[in-house]
Amino acid sequence: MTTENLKPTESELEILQILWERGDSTVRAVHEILEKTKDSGYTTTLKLMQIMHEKGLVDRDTSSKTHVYRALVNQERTQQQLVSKMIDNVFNGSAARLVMQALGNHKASKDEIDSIKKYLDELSNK
Amino acid sequence: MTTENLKPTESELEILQILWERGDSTVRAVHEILEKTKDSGYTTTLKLMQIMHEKGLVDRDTSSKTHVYRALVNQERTQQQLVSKMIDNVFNGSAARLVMQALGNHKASKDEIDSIKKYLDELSNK
DNA sequence: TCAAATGTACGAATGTATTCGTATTAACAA
DNA sequence: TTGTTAATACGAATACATTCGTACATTTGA
Repeated sequence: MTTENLKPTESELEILQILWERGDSTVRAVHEILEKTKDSGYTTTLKLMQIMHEKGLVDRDTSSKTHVYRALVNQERTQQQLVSKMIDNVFNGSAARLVMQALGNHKASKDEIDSIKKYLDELSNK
Repeated sequence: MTTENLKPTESELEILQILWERGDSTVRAVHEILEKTKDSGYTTTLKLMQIMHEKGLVDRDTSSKTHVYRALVNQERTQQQLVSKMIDNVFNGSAARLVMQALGNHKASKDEIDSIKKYLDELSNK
């Protein structure tokens, strides 16, 4: 059993996002990215990442003074969790409705739509 | 401008869900549904709905002793908001990725998949 | 070498969501 | 009429997330 009942908070998700994209990162590196869109201080980011460590969302290498953090939770699994929850919570269990809202709203590009169609065909042919 | 910047909390969403499905409802009615899946008390539900009223998420008819609540925020718009946020927050802005996660995960039925395809075709032909 | 810069640890303040207890009021039935 | 039941109002406790200040340790470069 992988210990992944852990629902990341909003802020934690932002940080995970960065770790997933960039790979293992220092607090400083994460903070510099967050700074672009938020205006909280460095120690706030630090504290958050420490809390994430306590919760088991991330691990860290403390062998040198400047610690290096890495995501312990899997991106896809976390996305699954959150999407599932939203389907139940917001769309009464209908994945199809969520999909249509997502597309109707967000103006997916033609390429995106094509790749979704391809994906759907694969789903059908099983 | 419709005053709808209001992000409902988790609990508030559960209640909105019920109001959207059932239509206007008393606290008692809402609570009896919530009880099936949660174990918080009646006054908790009451308080939540009062707060939602303060926030402008619901309106209520207080002409008789037992008040009747109705959702003030639009279901579709609220869904849009939440989906948009999730796309940005969790899927780095890619609606397509969310869609695939949603489908891969939730085992949509053949009918659902077909209706999604139809929807996509309409989107393409514009 | 040693002071400035950079890092971590951590307590504490603040904010917001959730929960419940209790007081009070209104409806209703015996 | 009157007491039991069902409702609202609301303060307050609790929980959790976010934020920051400050103390302390390590690194580094002049």
